[in-house]
Amino acid sequence: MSNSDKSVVSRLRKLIGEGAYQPGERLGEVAVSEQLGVSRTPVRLAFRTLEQEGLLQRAGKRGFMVREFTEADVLCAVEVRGVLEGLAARRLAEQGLSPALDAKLEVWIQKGRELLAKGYLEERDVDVWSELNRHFHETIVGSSGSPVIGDAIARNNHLPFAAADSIVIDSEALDREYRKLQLAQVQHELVVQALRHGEGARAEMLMREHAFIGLRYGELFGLGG
Amino acid sequence: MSNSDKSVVSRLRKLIGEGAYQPGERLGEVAVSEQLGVSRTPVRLAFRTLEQEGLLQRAGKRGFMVREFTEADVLCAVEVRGVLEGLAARRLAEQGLSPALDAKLEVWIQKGRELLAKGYLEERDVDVWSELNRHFHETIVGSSGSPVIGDAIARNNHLPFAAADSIVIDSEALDREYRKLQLAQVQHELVVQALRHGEGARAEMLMREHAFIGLRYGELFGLGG
DNA sequence: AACGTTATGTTTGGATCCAAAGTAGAGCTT
DNA sequence: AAGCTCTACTTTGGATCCAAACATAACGTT
Repeated sequence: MSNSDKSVVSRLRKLIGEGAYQPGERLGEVAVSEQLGVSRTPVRLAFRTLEQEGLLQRAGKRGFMVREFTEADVLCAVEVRGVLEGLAARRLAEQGLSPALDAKLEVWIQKGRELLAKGYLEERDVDVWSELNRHFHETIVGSSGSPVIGDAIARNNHLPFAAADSIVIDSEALDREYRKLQLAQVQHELVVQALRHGEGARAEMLMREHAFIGLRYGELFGLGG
Repeated sequence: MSNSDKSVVSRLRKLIGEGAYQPGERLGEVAVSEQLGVSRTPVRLAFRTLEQEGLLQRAGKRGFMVREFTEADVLCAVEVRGVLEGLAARRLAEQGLSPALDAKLEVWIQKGRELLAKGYLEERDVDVWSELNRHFHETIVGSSGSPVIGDAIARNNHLPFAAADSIVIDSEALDREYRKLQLAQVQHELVVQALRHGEGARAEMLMREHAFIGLRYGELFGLGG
């Protein structure tokens, strides 16, 4: 995939994620190509990719439309990530944690501890957490013995609200986010503990529950969602 | 997607599934287009779709190659389908089975009973089972309240060995397959039973186990795999 | 006046052309 | 002889052209 081609896909992905197009809106190839300043060809290619990612949908026989997502879809996507990451964790626990992998996980656990040690959250900490969180999840998923689980998760994560690093949204209320991250850190540590003891079922369930943190834990701290 | 476009994707999917190309083999756009008797354009479009489906992989900076799957990948893909269908079943049990849905499931259960009632399997029964099995699974997955789970399963099923209807392979040994389908039928009935009683965890685990039937149950009947 | 048919315009799909990037091979230099 | 460089060829990506399908609107007929 050339630079431009990739950039058309990701630019469109970004535009859709930002809500630049109305859900259900039909996307014409010419309109989009003019908007992005390229010819129809890369747009046609991008549409096929985005269709597979689930962001676009066939609009009858005539082109594509922006897919709309309901509340239920969001919940489902998070649950899907939960069960898939849970599966990865269980397999990892069952096959046993190699010393190298153990050390690798410990790194991200340790970074999390350090980040939260000072007792509060700064603006720039958000990115640091997002990064270490991504690494933690990728390490577990990537070590499950086959790329198949990771691929399934990656495809699910194309739904913008489903990805694991969409936890922190509200950088205005850093004190509430701090408590959320504290809980996430505990969950990370418990997962590693379970993995070390070969507790497959426990690792799976912890990982599943962990998926909900970006979704329902707000209620715990007096938030809306 | 036009007829030809769709047909290029599915024709390629079929060719790859049949092993017409070696795993790891690079696919040139011109070579494939000549082989299929179309121009490069539909092939380029199809490659993007097949890449997202996981059948093709980027080969460095130069085009695509046929993805190769290991034993572990096959196992993983089956497990992925298991946890996803398990998730769908659990959600269904938790939200309660509507009378209409109950009746719909009963239809496929009944058809399964009828098929197996005569005590043995004929050649043509295989397709009948495949059909009712597909309907049964689709009904459960499609009723989980959001298309997200179904999409994830559909994407996973693009790996030819992962789909639920790849159960019956050996139409030479119909007596052994009969016993397998008998077991599958029991599992279907147990799933419906659990759904009716709102037993989410049980429905989930039954569905998960059911996924393995095409994979590991052969050993029970003195087969290889 | 309503329905059906036709004609025009819009949009997508397929083919081809051109440019750019990459690879391999040959020739030259050290 | 080995390594580097330059060149020629292969292959992909982007743009454009043409045809086919679909939708819409207008016109004619009943």
